[in-house]
Amino acid sequence: MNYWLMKSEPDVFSFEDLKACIKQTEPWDGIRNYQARNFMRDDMRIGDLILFYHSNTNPPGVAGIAQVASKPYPDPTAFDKKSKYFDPKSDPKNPRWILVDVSFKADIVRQVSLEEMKSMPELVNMRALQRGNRLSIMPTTRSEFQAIKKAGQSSL
DNA sequence: GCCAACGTTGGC
DNA sequence: GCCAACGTTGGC
Repeated sequence: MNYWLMKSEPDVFSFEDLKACIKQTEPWDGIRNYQARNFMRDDMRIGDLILFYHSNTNPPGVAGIAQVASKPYPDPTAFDKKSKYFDPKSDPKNPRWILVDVSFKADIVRQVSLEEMKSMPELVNMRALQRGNRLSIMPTTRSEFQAIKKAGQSSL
């Protein structure tokens, strides 16, 4: 079991939006960063738990808990000329961009803000909090996940 | 392979 | 809107 933090701008796709999806499952499309892609392609397993993080909002922070819901497969938006994620360099025979489906797992009672995360001694080494790290998908340790789950009073 | 220019992310 | 950080692109 691996643990992850995945960022989303709530104006684009929020944790509430995920809950409202059919089957509460949604393809995590539009990732156009190789490191983030590699995490999905190589390291994610169905059932891995995800801290769903809201970025570019006030305040930013963890809004809920999701899980990996599919094996990796090619991101269809890369081949969709109408999509803003269309990538003419991605060959359908050798897809460049890979995603997984993500599904709702559990609510947290209170959001855990970035400010609060920075104040938590359990998270001093958390990768997502290191300066300059803009990756939208990052591995998280079990203890970091548990600390945030506890701070958010999740029922999980 | 180097690196300058440019684009994006994301907190503030 | 600003800007630091960092990824990508493309000329050479």
